[in-house]
Amino acid sequence: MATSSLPDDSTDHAAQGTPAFSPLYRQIKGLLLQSLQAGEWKPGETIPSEMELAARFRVSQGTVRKAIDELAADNLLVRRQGKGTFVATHAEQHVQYRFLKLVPDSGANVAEGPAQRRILDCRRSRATGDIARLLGLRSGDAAIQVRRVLSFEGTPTILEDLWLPGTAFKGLTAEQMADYPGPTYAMFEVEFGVRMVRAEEKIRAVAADAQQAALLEVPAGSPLLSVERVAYTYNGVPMELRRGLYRTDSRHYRNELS
Amino acid sequence: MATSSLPDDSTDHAAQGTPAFSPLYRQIKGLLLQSLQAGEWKPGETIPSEMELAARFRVSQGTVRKAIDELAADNLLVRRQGKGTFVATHAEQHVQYRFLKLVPDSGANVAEGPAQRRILDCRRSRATGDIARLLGLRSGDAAIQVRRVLSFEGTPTILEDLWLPGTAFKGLTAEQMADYPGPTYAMFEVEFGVRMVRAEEKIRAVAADAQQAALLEVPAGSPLLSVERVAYTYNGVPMELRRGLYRTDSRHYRNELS
DNA sequence: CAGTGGTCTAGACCACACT
DNA sequence: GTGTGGTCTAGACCACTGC
Repeated sequence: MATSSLPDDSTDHAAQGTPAFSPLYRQIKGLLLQSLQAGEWKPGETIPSEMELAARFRVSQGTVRKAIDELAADNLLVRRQGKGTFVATHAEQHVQYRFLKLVPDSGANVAEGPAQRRILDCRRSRATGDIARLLGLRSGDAAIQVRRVLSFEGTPTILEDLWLPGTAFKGLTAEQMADYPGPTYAMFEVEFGVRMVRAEEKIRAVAADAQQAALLEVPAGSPLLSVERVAYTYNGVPMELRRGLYRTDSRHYRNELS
Repeated sequence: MATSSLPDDSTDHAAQGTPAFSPLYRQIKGLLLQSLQAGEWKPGETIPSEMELAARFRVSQGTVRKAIDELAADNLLVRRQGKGTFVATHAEQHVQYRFLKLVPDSGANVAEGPAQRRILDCRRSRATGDIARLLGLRSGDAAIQVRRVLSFEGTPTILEDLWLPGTAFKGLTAEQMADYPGPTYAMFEVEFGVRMVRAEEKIRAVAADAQQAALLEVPAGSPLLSVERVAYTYNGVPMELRRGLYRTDSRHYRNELS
């Protein structure tokens, strides 16, 4: 196949261009990525079978297989034997919150159950300084700002501020944020077609100021975990900035190293 | 090959036993794991070529390849095209500290440079309660306890306590801890043949007590990141417990989610 | 049963590193 | 050049799902 359906200028596929050499399966991966990005297959749906894709791209099944393997390793696709390959989604994934690493101290390594969300604020604003930079916007561009408190089992546990690019999330309301049954990122998929694929977090210990302390129902000055997250869609485009403060008196941030 | 060199009882390989069905390449992976564990190939050395291993196990190259792929994905092996496949090591890995996620706030996403180590204490002791449990020891078993401060660019940044099982680390001295040029985990490989393969961390925000504050040169009550780590060798055997307190005033714990 | 992903093989050829 | 890992192919067969 090489590129599109033009006749190859080289003897065959592989080593197709000038630059760093990209194996066939990576090119296929790129094409699949484009289709995902373009919404040809939506979160939760199946993509065509390996055979169909092999025929479409004029490569062997093994080559599309390797491309799909990488996309599955990146958590963009989910393979299910006998059923097909599915576009990953933040909904209906047996882990409630894929990006939330806060877990109860006791009990299994099991993730957190559903939280109660209390929206303190949800308004249009303008991105400035750091926020614009981290979201890949220009200073002054439209943004949406949300402040909320998440409670687990009745205990206010997370206070967080979200910033979203205004164009992609035009029309987001406090009601949507509060009432959607399921993870916020699932709502973003359904309502705005924005799928979060990857995120980076910077974690620090900070002391609660008076307002934060009140909202989280802890003494002022209490140590809190500060978690700053930038979440990205396809192609490394930043789509959300979150600054969270986590109570860690009966929960902890769990991380695996290897 | 199926199992050992006995004649197969089934028509061919695959579907070899009663239980959950383990594909051939996973059995090969298990055999490679055993060899690694037994020290047949030491950290930093190459393992035999894919062809040799294929011959040894009587399978095709593709099958050992898939086994090696998984071990490489687990960071137990490192493949280098044209050169061979190497046993991963904490030494001479271009990342100084593979398990330390603390990075400077400014500058690249680059990891931390070498730290100055100040050993405050290093003594034989006995594991009790939580420590015994987390290390897989019985209460009262021999253990080694170390307390140290790590400084970066002259700033004391990490105060940590280490507990090690006494049998595996018999003879560890404060001098070894202080003077080994390179990561502590590299020293463990060289001096004790213990290779850390995986770790789990529990992270919290805490307030510094008077002693901790003095050692880290911060005001008492300052928020610090508490990082409790259990590190494992092959086969999920716990080999180290670490309780660290990190200053995060000019550094942060960096994490990637996907 | 047919259709999907999963495993295994054998052989050809490519890219990289050393000598 | 030789040897290593890396890619690609084609075909056979296995395991799981659902009709």
